[in-house]
Amino acid sequence: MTRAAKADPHTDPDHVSDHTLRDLAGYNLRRTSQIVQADLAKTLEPLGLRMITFAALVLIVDNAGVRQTRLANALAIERSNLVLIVDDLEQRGLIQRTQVPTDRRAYALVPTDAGRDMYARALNAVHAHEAALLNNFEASEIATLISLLKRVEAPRA
Amino acid sequence: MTRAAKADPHTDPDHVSDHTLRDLAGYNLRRTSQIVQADLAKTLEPLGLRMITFAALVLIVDNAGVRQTRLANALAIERSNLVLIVDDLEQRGLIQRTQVPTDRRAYALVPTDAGRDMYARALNAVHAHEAALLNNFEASEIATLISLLKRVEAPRA
DNA sequence: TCTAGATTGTTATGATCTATAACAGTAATG
DNA sequence: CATTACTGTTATAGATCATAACAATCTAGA
Repeated sequence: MTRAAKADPHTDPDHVSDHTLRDLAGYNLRRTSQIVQADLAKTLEPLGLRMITFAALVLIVDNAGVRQTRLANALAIERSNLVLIVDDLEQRGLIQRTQVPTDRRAYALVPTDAGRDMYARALNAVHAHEAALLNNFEASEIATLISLLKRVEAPRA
Repeated sequence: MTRAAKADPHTDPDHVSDHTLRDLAGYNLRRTSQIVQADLAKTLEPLGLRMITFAALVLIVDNAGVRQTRLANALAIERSNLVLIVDDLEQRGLIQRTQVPTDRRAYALVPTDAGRDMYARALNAVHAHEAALLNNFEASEIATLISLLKRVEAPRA
């Protein structure tokens, strides 16, 4: 960095003002989400998990026997895109596709012991990540943030 | 819909519990952001604008003469990816690439009258969209949400 | 029961988005 | 003046996502 950045935006002629965008909830949501997702991806990378793969594993452990279509709905992704995610989890021995006696089309997804182990480790890593990310937040503020986010999403659920 | 959805998740054997994920700020951020962005895209589509193109136009109108590198930084995207966005805005007559007398490498991006017009229309549409999206929120709650989002993002700025 | 329609998982595919590397032209620095 | 850095650009590859189509299977109505 050869050219020093000026500290005060009011005296810096090169400063780009984005107040119009920053007054929009949608823009702040986008920017904040991008940063947090990128950060979270780095947290899960050492475990060999992507964000969506982690989420799928969590739901399979918490809902042993769930089918792929319902899992895709819960994750808000397309069935077709879930296939490779489940393939990945299965090939790594974290879950199994087991047959459903009453419906030969469907698979019941169940975690293996290794899957439950990975679940615990990944969740610890993510919790630690969130604690670091939100270290200047009160617990009540985090609760407020999550609550507000859910309320934005809720009417469309 | 041939199979009726049960109302109470506690009595619905097919319900997928996602409470573990829903306790994570990052997951709620991701889900909420996805929904809002998709919705916002629909709002801007009739104007022929994508979310990122809209954001670029706003910054160019609010910062007439800004250069592409600074604009890319402000938008948190790569310079190379901004090129096509600026191309699009220019080809539609909303902005102009004008020469910078003191630096023949750089372009100063300035809005045209049509660009300022589009800015006003698009901003109205987005404001209306946000009002509808957040119609069950108090103004103070929206302010709180935006403030919390900025604070999550801030330490990394 | 039989048949038409719906559902499940899957594959293939195209659109979009993003990051990276490399380049020519130009500016800044010592 | 020579080296280094910066600007906009192009090309490219990876990731993400939605859509369409398919075979196998189930469901529901005649």
